[in-house]
This record gives sequence, C-alpha cells and structure tokens, in this order.
Amino acid sequence: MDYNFRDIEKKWHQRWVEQKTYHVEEDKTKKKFYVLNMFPYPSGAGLHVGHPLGYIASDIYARYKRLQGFNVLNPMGYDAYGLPAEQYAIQTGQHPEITTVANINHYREQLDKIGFCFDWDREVRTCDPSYYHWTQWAFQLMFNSYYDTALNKAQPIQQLIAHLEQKGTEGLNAWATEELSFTADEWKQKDEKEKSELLMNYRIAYLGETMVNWCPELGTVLANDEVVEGVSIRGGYPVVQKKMRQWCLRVSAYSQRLLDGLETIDWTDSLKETQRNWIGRSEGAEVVFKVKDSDKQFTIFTTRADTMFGVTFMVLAPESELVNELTTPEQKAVVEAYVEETKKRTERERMIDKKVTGVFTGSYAINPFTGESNPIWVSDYVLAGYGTGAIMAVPAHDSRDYTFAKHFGLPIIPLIEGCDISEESYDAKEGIVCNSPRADVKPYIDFSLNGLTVKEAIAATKDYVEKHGIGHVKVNYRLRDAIFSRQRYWGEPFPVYYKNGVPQMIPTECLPLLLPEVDHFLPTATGEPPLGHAKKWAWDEEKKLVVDNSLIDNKTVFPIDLYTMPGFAGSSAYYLRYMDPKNDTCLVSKEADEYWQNVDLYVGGTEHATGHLIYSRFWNKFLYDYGYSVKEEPFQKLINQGMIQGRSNFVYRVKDTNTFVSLGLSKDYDVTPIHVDVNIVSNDVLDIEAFKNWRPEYQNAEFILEDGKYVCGFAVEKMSKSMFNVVNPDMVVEKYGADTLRLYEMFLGPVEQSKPWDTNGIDGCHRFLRKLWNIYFDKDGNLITEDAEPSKEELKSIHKLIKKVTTDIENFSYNTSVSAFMICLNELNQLKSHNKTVLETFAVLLAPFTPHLSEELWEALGHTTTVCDAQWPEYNESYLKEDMVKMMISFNGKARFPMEFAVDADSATIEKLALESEQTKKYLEGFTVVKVIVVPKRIVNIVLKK
RNA sequence: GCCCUGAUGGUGGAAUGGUAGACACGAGGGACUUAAAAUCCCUUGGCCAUAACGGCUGUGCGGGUUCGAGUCCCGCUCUGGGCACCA
Repeated sequence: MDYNFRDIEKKWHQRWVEQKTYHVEEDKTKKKFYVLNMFPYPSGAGLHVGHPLGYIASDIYARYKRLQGFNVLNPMGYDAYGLPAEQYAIQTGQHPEITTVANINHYREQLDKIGFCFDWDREVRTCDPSYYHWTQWAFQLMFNSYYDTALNKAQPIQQLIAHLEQKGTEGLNAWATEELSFTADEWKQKDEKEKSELLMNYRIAYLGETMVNWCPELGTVLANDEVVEGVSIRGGYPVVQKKMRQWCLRVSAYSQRLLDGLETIDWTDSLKETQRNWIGRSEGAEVVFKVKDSDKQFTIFTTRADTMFGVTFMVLAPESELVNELTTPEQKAVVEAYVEETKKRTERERMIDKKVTGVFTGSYAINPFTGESNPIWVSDYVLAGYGTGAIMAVPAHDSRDYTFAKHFGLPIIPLIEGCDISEESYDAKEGIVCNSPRADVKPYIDFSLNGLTVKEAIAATKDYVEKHGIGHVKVNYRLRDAIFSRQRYWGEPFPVYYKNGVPQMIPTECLPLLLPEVDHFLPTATGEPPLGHAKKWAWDEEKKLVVDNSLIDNKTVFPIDLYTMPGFAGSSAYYLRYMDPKNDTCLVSKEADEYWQNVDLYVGGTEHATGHLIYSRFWNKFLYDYGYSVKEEPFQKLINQGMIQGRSNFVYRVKDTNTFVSLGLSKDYDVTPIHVDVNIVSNDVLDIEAFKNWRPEYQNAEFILEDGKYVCGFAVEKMSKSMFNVVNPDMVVEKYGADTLRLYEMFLGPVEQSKPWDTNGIDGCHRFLRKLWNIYFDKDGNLITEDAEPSKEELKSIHKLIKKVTTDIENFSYNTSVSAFMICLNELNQLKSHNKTVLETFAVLLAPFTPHLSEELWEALGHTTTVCDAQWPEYNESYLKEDMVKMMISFNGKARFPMEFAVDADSATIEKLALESEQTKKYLEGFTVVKVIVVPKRIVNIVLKK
C-alpha cells in the first residue's frame, strides 16, 4: 500500500482538533518556551508560499521543544486592520469587517492544511473589541505619562503637573518636544486649554504639528514606505507634504534604551545594525554663537567640535524660527522669497535635485574660538528637524558645506595637516590638527588644538566648551517620534473626545470605544476623515455613553476624535495578549506574564526592522516601566526568515494617461511601471479583458500592443500582495501533501536566506517520504518491523542522525537536517533494516518536520499517545566513533601521502600508533618530525623536515 | 556616500582551518515494460589520460598567514538589503 498522505493528513488533523493536542496552559511544573510568528495581515490574496516558510520553521522548533519536555506556547492570530480591506470597502461598499473575516477564514483553512501546532484557543484579532480595548488602554496610559529623564522611565503625568505647580520648569527632568522655561506662577495663570497645550510638550502620546505625506486622492496620510518617487505605491497618486496636527508617540524618549537593549538580545548583527542606524545616535556638542551687533544668540549642534577654527559661515534651516529673527531689513525680501520657494518643494524634491541654493540673512555670528564674524545664510540643505536647525559650516571638512562654499565663493580653511581640499572636502576623522588657531592670526582665546589628533581635539574642545559656558556636550538621536494618527476608517478609534478643543480621555471603565458604523469609507466632503460620516460619534460626559452627533451641545456632549490608529498600534503588544487572551480585566494577568515572561523565539521578516520591531520594543519598554510587562525586551531571540521571492509582472502606463504600452514599445514613451496580478498574465502576455475588470480605474484603459499582444515586463522580487505575484500553497498541499510541503520549504535552503519560489525539486522530498513509508510497511500495508536489538551499523546510523538533527534544529539549519534524514534512510535501506527501535526513533526525529506522517507511523508502531509527547532521543557518542583514521605525511609541506589507519582511541594514542606503525617508519628516515597534528577521529597529519 | 550581507557545478545548496561539491533537482546511459507512468541501477565541476590504475586544475579577483585556506587577515570587483543633505 502506498503512502496515502491525503487520508493520513485528514485523519490527524481531525484527531488533533478532537483531542485538543495543541492546547496549552500555564504549568509551573514545566519550563516554558514561547515561540512566536509575526502574525499575518489576512489579505484577500490568501496565504502565499512565502508565509509558511517562517511558520514551518518555528513550528519545527516548537514541536522539538515540546518533545524535549518544555511547555510550549505557540499561538497565532491576525493583524486584521489594514488599508487593503478599506480600499476594497471604498470600491465595493462592502464593510471591511466582512472582507476581513472572510479573509481570516480563508487563512485559517489554508493554515490548518499545513499542520501547525498552534493553540487556536489563544487566537487574537487586532480588530476585535476585546483586543483593541487594550490598544486603546495603552494609548491612554501613554497620554497620561511623561518620560522622566532622571529616572529613565515613564511616569504618571500627574507628577509632572505637580512639579510644574510647585517649581515651574525649574529642575524638571522630562523628555520634551522643545525646551520650555516658565515659573510655577506662570503655569498657574494659564487656562485649561493653554495648560493642555503645554502638557503636549511632555506627554508620551501627544498631539503635535507634523509634516506628513498627504495623498489627496486617497484622502489619507501615508507612511514613507508607502510613497515612492512622489506617488503612492497603491494607485500611483501624487503625494504632497502637509503640516497636520496629529497624535504622536514619543518614541524618541526611549532612544537610548532602545539602543542599549540591543546588547541584551539575540538578534542578527545586521538587524541590530539596521536599528542602530535608525536610532542614529550621534555624540557632539551644542555651541552658542552670539550674533554680531546684537544681544541675540543661537545654538548649533556639531559632531566635529574639533573644527571650530575652520568655520567660515553659518547656515539656518529655512523652517527655523531663527530665520525671521536674524534677517536684516535689507535682506528681508530675498530671504522671505527663498523660504516661500522651499516651502513649495517637498522634502523629496529637495533631495532628488541637489541644486545648491541659499541666501544671506544679512547677519553675522561671532565664532567664540576665533572672534571672527561669520555670515549667516539660509539654505534648505540644513534640516529643521535635526539638532537645532542651525549649523556652523566647515567647508574644508564637510562635503555639503564644501559644495555650498564653492557655489557661493565662501572661504575654505583646511584644518588637517597635509589634507588636499582642492577638489573635495576631507571628511575623515583622521589626521593631525593644524590652523587651530592659524599662525597668521592673533589668537582670540588662549586655546590651541594644533598637533592633536582629531579625536583628541574633539574631546579637548568639548571640554573647553563646557568649562567656559559656551555650550555643552550633547547626544542627538535621529529616531523621530511616531506619527500615530491615520485618516482612515478601518483601525482602532482614539478613545478621545474634545471639550472646547481640549482633548479628554474617555474613562478607562468605558473602554473599548467601539468603531462606529459609517455609510461611506472615503473622507467627507469637508475633508474630514471617514469617521466624520459616523452619525453616532459624540460622547456624553454625564451618561458616559457614545451618543448621536446631533446631541452635541459642547456642555455635556462632545465630539469624538475622528482619526484612527495606524497598523503598528495593534501589533505592538500582541505577544503579551497571547499569554492571557481572554482576560477582560487587564491586558495580561500578572501570573500569566510572570510565567511566560517574553518571547524566546520570534520568527518574521526583516522588513519590519525599522517599523514593528522598533515600535514593539518601545511599547513593551513603556509597559515595563509601569510593571505591566516583566521583561524589558519583548523578543529574546529573533530569526529572520528569508523572503520567498516571486516573479512579478508589470504593465507600463504612459504618464498622466490611462494608456498602457507593451514592454517592447515602452522605451518610446514616458511610462510608469505598475505591478499587475500574475494571475491575469500568462507567459508574460496580459489578459486585457481580465485587466480591465481587475480594477475600476482600468475599466476604460487603452492599450498599445505589439504583434497584437500586450507583453508585460517581469522581475524577481518579494512575493507580496502589493506586487501581485502571490503563489498559494494549497496546490502544493493538494498534489503532494502538507508534510512534503513542510519538508520541501525547509529543504529549499537556509531559513534566513531569500530565494525565488521554484517547485523543481519538490519531487525529491515527496519521494523520500514514499521511500520512508516503504521501510515501515510492505505492499499490503502490513507493518514489517523487527523487534531485535539494533545492530552496530543501525545504531551508528541512527545516532548520527539524532546528533545531526538535534544540532541542526538548535541552529535552524533545517535544510541539512532534511539531507541527513535522506542519508540515514538510504543507509537503513542498504542494511535492509526494519528494526523497530530504530524506526521508532526515526519517527520521533521526523515528527517536528512531518507531523502527520510521524503520528501515523507512531500509531502503527503500537503507541496510543500522540507522537508530540514522545521523548526526544539523546545520542550516544560511543556509537559514532569512526574506526578509520586517515593519515597524511607532509615533507617540508610539499608531498602528502594519504593512507588509512585503523584505530579506536584518543588523540594521544592515535599519535603514538601513527608514529610507530610500520607504514610510517619508512617515511620517517632521514627526516625530523616537526609536528604531529591529530584531528580527532578524522586525520593524522605528520609534518616532516630534512 | 555610509552601514550590513553574500559570491562554491547546469540549478537549489553541503563543508568545527583538515579528502571541496554532502543531499536534492536537472541531464545522460541502462534495467523492468508491448508502450507509457512509476520504480531501481550507473555516470555527472573542468581538463587530460585509459585496457586499467590515474594525473592536473578548481570555491568572484590579487596578495598574505599556515604543514594545510571555500573558511582567517589585507586590498579590490560585483550581488542583495538598510540608511541617506542627520552637521
């Protein structure tokens, strides 16, 4: 009887459900192990072959840990809020929840086919009120908190208010948007609205004015990665910069802790490096420059304090408030014109064409080290958002300053001995400092850096600056606060209402604030977000109820916030919720959190390196500060599964038209490539009718064909719903079975490596399972095992396998494990072995990889319990001893004579035997033994010299 | 530009500094079969040689360390990823 994977997999899937095989409870008698996958967004395209790669890898690990006796938590859920469902709702009027639930059900079906050991009783969905209750709760807690820079943790905002009431801003240790200074009396005189505004400067969740990527067509703000070359990825609509008042999270306050935490977790170096870059810590100094003939002064930030003597001009960011202050009346017109001009250009445009632009303000700053007057310019190469929005320009040692100086003919003073600055600046922080001060100039202060190395000079200057009160040492971070508002419908609503324009939190006991019903999912006619359509979206403060908008009287009934939270809100603390998913009194109970601690193994893609994986760490640290999470870092070990790449197809839209031109002719037009669903493309030829029906905006599309066909372009890239190149695993499961799919995805190559999806080779894995079946069963389906003690060869073969598989799983080298299984099976076949003990061990070893088949074999071998609770075998080193050692003799490192040498002993004995053997002696004559190298159980290498 | 990866047959990929190319796919040959499918066996980095044993060469390029380098060090080239007027 053949290996009937369909029946076997169906049978075991049912059995697992009936027996709740994968249900897990806290059990203090067992050690815990928490395995987690980044939960998927349930897209309409369904699960593709790339998703399971990580799930299978973690499933194998989870099963392996369970076999080792750990109490394993391996949950799964859905990141259910997202733009695609909303877009679909806009197009069809179908409520996103319906789409989402349908997609989730589809995902679940697909996941169930692959045989994962998820505990579905712990499923979470971010769009479920019982879940987003805690997302809203965390947001409110952040609103009611500030970051204390002395204690280095979040604290209740009440403490900050108490401080302001007593001492004003004096002695205040709080991370702030901008440094403010006022007294307790000034604070007390402010009205509620003013106080609220001031507190926004400190709250961890705050309302702030920020520049955003605004897409008018989509009526929403887009994240940077949703915008490419000034147009939205989805739809290709133009995106503009716009200043908006929105909710923000003070992630920047946690910069240092996010950086330090990286030292305590087991992630790849490259991922840690990516996060370090993103956080972008730079140590430098803030230095105060006085303005000439004025009592004004301003501060600049520099990491090159050593270059103080090379400053030849100053530059302000156009958005800087200093611009107005420092512009002289004569220059006012020019400067204002310039500032207006830069406003029109987006940040993107400014970066693309690196035109050197700028204007002189008319003012001069006095360099505190040279006493020289440096002209103050305005230029858009200086960013308002970083440092102080003002810089000192050292053209000799900064390439941007250099270009600017060359363009406007400003002086350049070299400060490093022997550096060549005739063509470009010398940016390296190496060399010996000179011209500091210059020999031809009378020293302004008693301070010299000449002769020091750059590093020494930086330290010396910082020291001087601190001592003389002209500045201080300062650390800057590039990490920006997260913008937390979205002008969308399908997301968590903010539990906030506005009382006379002052944001108020809806009482905690009234959470969750449910997402209201709307009849349109687009922005309103007045440009408000979709929640503006909600009829029942007002808060009755007395009744503590959501009521109809028409009841708003601004006395007891107030409007509710119209924004919703972004995708990362729901995914930031879901790992905590899995520990205690049904708790309706808190996010996670103390007991559950203390038992499960944090995630031991987290598996997911690198694409989340600067998004989810930063936000989640931030969110967890915040909860940790209040004791809601016992561990400061959420994910102890992280494995990045490589992306399974897909083969995408493109159509080429002629710019500003609805005409598409075939690949061969696209060179003659100005075109934008747009991804097209691979399912409506066959051999790179587009099905035009299917394309027209694909999206409403293409209904009336026109085509320029070649040879009567529309030929699409292609590329190998990430398999993703947004690239429309998704391949589903269902077909593979149907044809070969889940166990083959699991084995094959692991066999494809290292888990962490990206590779394009390719079904060549899947036969090999399937063949292996069939051969495996045939070693247990004869043609009639009868078990053919022998009860005898295993032979020496059998023991060697199986213990080799135990060792290999055990170490491979620990190292996530699943591909070589699969090879080891194949080798061992071949050996057993050669030995014509049907030994029961050996076959039992084989089935257990294979259980993490091919659970259905292993269960079937385990049962056939007479076991009544599930193979999941078998004991992971230990290997015995003594069976693995090689009994042949290879020996090599090298003469002056030139010749080598390989020979075999029978031995079963330790290194010292091998060495002795090797030197005394008859075989060797004839070679030793006339030579001195330089050294003998014994590679245990493998090679003896005798090095000889004349 | 900066940071991080990686580079091995026709392909995916194996190799704690110790016989490079495991394992699998593909290809070629053979067995079984009326035939096909399935299955099994053999060959398969390149070059040379052969009745046969075998020999040379070979892990992106150039150096170095070592008895011994795909692996370690230095300098390049290219691939992929991240960041990017961040002072």
